[in-house]
Amino acid sequence: MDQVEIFKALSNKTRLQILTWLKEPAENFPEQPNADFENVGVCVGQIQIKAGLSQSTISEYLSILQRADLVCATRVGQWTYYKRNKEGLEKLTQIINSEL
Amino acid sequence: MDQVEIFKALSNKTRLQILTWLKEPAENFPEQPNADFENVGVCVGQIQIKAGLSQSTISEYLSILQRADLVCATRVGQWTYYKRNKEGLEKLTQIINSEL
DNA sequence: AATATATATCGACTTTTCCCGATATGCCAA
DNA sequence: TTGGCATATCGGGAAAAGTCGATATATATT
Repeated sequence: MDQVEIFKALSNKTRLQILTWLKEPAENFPEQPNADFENVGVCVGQIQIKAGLSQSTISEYLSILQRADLVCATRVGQWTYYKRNKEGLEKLTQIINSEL
Repeated sequence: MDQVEIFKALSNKTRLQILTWLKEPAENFPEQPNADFENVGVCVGQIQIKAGLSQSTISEYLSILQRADLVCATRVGQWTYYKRNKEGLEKLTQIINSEL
């Protein structure tokens, strides 16, 4: 993954917020009946409601974050759950500390 | 400084390169007769030559990086020298580690 | 004061990003 | 197998970023 793409993914207010929300799912989203926040994350619909942007925009934003290895997705039935990608975020810290 | 602006400043190939060059000025720029890399940094002209973009573009890029607290500038005579802003970069690492 | 040099700012044009509504796809239930 | 959700993808219009050349400003030299 290109470093520039990682920073581009982070250079949008809504996408940054999504990442902060996903750091503390239980504080930021209502209970999910069928899925555990820790295991699979939060479904697109909940993120969309919280962000207040259109469904298509949020779907796109999540895939931008995913391409940058900042979140990871799990499909369960008709839902896609997104959660923080710990490894990707650690790698980002390393890039900043070692290259910039 | 808004977090988004920091990431925007970093989401450009040339600006990222400038930061990596400024991490090791002696490896990336020719000797400067009148100024010490460690003290004041590298002058705009040298950065411009290395980047291969126009003078106006590089001047603008450096001020974007400065507004994001990623570099700091020192005017000495007719030259402006830019160097890495260690504190700003450390703050960025902290933001990522504590909020994302 | 006039000139030369380094950097900053301005105006313009092109490319990219933001964000939407409409539509397609995948999955489940009746 | 048809209908109903959840999500993804597509096409587009508006706003922002990328980049340039021209010009302005600041400083130094003569």
